Amino acid sequence: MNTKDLAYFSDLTQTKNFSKVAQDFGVTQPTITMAIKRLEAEFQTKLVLRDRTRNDLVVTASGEQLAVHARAILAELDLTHQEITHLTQDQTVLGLPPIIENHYFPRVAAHLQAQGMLANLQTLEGGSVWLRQALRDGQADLALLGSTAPLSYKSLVAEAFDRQPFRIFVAATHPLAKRQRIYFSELKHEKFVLFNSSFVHNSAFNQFTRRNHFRPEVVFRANDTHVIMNLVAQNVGVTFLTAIGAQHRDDVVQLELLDDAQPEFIASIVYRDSHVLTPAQQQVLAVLRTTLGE
Amino acid sequence: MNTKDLAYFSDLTQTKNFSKVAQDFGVTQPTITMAIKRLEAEFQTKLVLRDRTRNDLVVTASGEQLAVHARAILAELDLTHQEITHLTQDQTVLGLPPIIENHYFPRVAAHLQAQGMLANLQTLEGGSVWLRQALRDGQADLALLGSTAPLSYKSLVAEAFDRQPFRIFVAATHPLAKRQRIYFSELKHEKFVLFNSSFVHNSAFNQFTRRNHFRPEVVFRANDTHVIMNLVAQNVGVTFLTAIGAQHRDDVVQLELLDDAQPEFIASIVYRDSHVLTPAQQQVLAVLRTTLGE
DNA sequence: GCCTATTATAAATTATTTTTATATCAACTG
DNA sequence: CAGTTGATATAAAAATAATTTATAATAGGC
Repeated sequence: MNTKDLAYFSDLTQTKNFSKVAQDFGVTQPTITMAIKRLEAEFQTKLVLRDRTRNDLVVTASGEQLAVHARAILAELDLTHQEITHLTQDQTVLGLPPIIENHYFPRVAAHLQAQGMLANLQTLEGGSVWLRQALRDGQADLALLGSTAPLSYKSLVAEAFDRQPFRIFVAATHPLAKRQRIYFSELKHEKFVLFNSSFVHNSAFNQFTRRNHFRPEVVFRANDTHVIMNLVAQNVGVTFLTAIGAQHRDDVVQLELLDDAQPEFIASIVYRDSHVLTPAQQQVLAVLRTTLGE
Repeated sequence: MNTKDLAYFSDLTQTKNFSKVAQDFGVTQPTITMAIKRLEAEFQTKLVLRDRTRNDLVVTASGEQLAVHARAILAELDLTHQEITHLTQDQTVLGLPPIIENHYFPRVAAHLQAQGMLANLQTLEGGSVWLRQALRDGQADLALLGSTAPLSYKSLVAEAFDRQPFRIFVAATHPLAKRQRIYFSELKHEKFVLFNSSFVHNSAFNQFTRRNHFRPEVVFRANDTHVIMNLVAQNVGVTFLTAIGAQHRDDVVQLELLDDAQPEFIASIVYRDSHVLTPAQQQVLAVLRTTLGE
């Protein structure tokens, strides 16, 4: 069976239009007709019904089933291409969320450079949630990810190497700045400046708000710690970060949270379980483990 | 890309012999040569090295990587075929471990019959561990499985519907028969008759033995409760089952376990997450839920 | 009733895969 | 060391399969 047919079919279930699919793939319309016929013969079932009355195309139950698997197969093929490309180029793509990149990566980079392995390393930046997907679909080979619960994902292997508590940061001029420790509930009427939602900070933050039964006012979301800290310094709002996420600055004060059973920021090394790591990638992994492992 | 090539290649990585692969698929040898060439062109890499010196074939790193994905893709295709066949025949295959079949299934069957849905139901028997795999690779559509921890499997969805404590069963003539409750540690010197290892009872039993630091003497393993109970009645050994797993008989006595934090037998309805259930299968699922749900 | 949008069909063309026949290559054999 | 053997490669021919071209069919809209 040709995977092209699966691609045609997958597209068809979405566009519901043979001619459109043909256009999408740069082939003529009968090609699609034939492809669907081949699949219907292969699986001995009708996949789509042409409802000419309402000018609509209905995907049968079998069709839906095939579409689910067709997409899985095409994704797997894509992943295979990406992985083999990295393999042959001996390139390792390491996914790094900015906080981890700032705090943990310098140490790792020093070791890698000492072993002359930094040249074949490419970094890919993004929030932990986004990187998890990038790892799944082959854009990255390894990643250092943050999470609030020990990671255990379908098709990914995770090794936790550090845990950090979350903290509150307020401007030095803020009324709470004199306090060293507070309860999250005391922040009910504060304005917040936060990371955008592809960061794990969000899920931890949401756990706090859910437990304390209030909807905080979020005045701004950013992708960058510096931006956030500048806004905090200017009293635009307070923020919620790990201790390691923030540089030391005079105009911002760090407060410990006193709540029970707080979510923690767990840092893990993550990679796909189906991925055969190259010697170079294994070396990078070994450096990550020894450098971060303690 | 043709999936046939992936099948040829997957076989080649195992047999490491082009001619043998050709034989396996009933084609001529150059067909395999060409197929591998096509894949090497598609992925722009060498997949195998012909080491003529030691008359051996070496699979490259890229080749290993491709093999992993090739097998995943072929398995997915197989699954697709099986699922669509069940779909079109409106057949539902329900996996049932014997204990669950005896205890919970009669109730379910009555309801299904009342709705005229028993005819399209086929059952597949086996231990929970084996059935889990059968469910994954499409031999079954739904299953009622036993487990000792709430089920959460890659690619499967599980809904727990009952919990049962494990019990010890001894012959009425056994010295412990007068007791109603015992600690597992008191069984240190007993002989055991148990289910074979594809049943969850084993993992629960192992938890007990690990916690109590002794290796029990297992004198016999069987697949059938009746066989086990007959042996227990004749004092060949004692056994470890759920209360629901055993019929009432005069010659065997049930003992409660007093240990803290015991593993429980958790019964769950399980199905694949990628599986689009047919109306008939959804009906079966609905009956399972309502019948077992309380 | 004619026009339009959409899918189907059939024959011709093109592309791809497989076979047939033969070559190459290295190890083994007497 | 020539000849044999087991394994894979190559090239041309044959067989299959996919795609295009051209056209038909169908149903709804105007």
